[in-house]
Amino acid sequence: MQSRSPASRTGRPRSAAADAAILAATREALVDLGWSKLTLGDVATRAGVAKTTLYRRWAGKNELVVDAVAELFDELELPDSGSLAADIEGVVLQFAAILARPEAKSGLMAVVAESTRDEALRARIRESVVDRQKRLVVEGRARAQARGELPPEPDPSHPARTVDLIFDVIAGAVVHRALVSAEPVDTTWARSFTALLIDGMTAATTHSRSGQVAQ
Amino acid sequence: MQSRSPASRTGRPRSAAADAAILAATREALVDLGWSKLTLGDVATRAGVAKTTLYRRWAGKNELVVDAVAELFDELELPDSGSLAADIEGVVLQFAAILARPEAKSGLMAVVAESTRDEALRARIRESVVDRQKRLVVEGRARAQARGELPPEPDPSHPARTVDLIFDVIAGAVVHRALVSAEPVDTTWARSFTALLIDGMTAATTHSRSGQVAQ
DNA sequence: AGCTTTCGCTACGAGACGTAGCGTAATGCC
DNA sequence: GGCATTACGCTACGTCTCGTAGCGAAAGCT
Repeated sequence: MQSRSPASRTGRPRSAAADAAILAATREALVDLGWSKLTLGDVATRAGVAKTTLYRRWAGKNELVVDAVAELFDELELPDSGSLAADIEGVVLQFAAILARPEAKSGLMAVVAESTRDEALRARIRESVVDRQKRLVVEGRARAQARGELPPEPDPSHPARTVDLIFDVIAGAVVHRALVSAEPVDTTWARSFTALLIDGMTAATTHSRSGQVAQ
Repeated sequence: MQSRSPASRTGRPRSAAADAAILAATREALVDLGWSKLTLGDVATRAGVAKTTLYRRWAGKNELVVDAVAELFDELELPDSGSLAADIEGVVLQFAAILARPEAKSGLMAVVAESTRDEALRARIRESVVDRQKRLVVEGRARAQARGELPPEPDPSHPARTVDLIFDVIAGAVVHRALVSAEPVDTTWARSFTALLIDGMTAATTHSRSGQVAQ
């Protein structure tokens, strides 16, 4: 949502139902029309609100779709399956399942593309999509460390570095496989990828290989 | 380019200079305006051709931008640096350098987004961008195998599986780091990522076929 | 020459954009 | 209850881009 003025205590309040209807209509339109052919007028009609109402709440198509898509990724959960491998595999498959939905893939990449020229939009994406899901990496990592599957803290000076790296690798690989290569992210692929990732994480921290292994 | 009718041997030939001018103008417009505000009329003006000429050669904005962006990625080369780690690191940095250019990041993600609803467009992207660069993985892998850094053939039944996996991981991670996380792909990051990837590749192949690491 | 295809130019209807203006509806405050 | 304030629905508008059609001229081939 946009910054609802906090001092706004008087006057008619904004309809929360309208917000939900608009976001749902946006996702519906993404399925039917895709990003490029999606028009705000059409979304307004689907939601049963006036076009002007839409413009009063969102600055434009970009912001609207970010909010509509962001809700999809809140479904993600870290399944406590007892092992790091199973945890990662589970998240990868969940993530892929969301990306398989047309409203997600059609909208997400488009706003990411737009965000390359719009700093505010990119911040919005990071806040409402990316950083929210980074918790999965942090939590899965903590669990693995508690189980002894990963060493406690490989680099105390930059604890966030490793998390960011892992996140970019997981999210990047799944997105690339699903949307660019356009091949299925099935159990077979998820297992291969998970094996690769875990071996990379453990080996890099256990045995000191050729020279300095950056972390 | 589009399918130039092969039986077209008579009549005035198409100007090759116009093709180059149009593609250059497209990249220029991507820098100045970005994907969403780029119009074909503007590109035509910049290229010094009529708008109708543009429509005679490309079906629309999507196809035009794919061709304009594809040329950028042909610069990629595999630096024979003597070690697998250095090879990967070099390619990652080259790839990141291209992605840092506004005409690349603004255009590439947009056409990928569009390709989620356009099968023909996705095929075009794969042909002219993705699959062309997959050679880097194949070649780097062969070199590493010749050096003994990687075992000969981990999975003879599906030789392309591993290459595809590696490619998705590399390309996906770099793109995600550069465009979504929007943090620099510098030497530090490239080195961390390379270490993670190599350890994952070597370990994954060793304990699947009980050989020892060539080290 | 004659034939064929491309090119530049102009013009056009269609559709989406984003905004303005108006009257009405829903709340909080006195 | 009445009043101020804000949100809402609706209509209408100028502006822009789209993609195409039609024309005459240019540039190649045989």
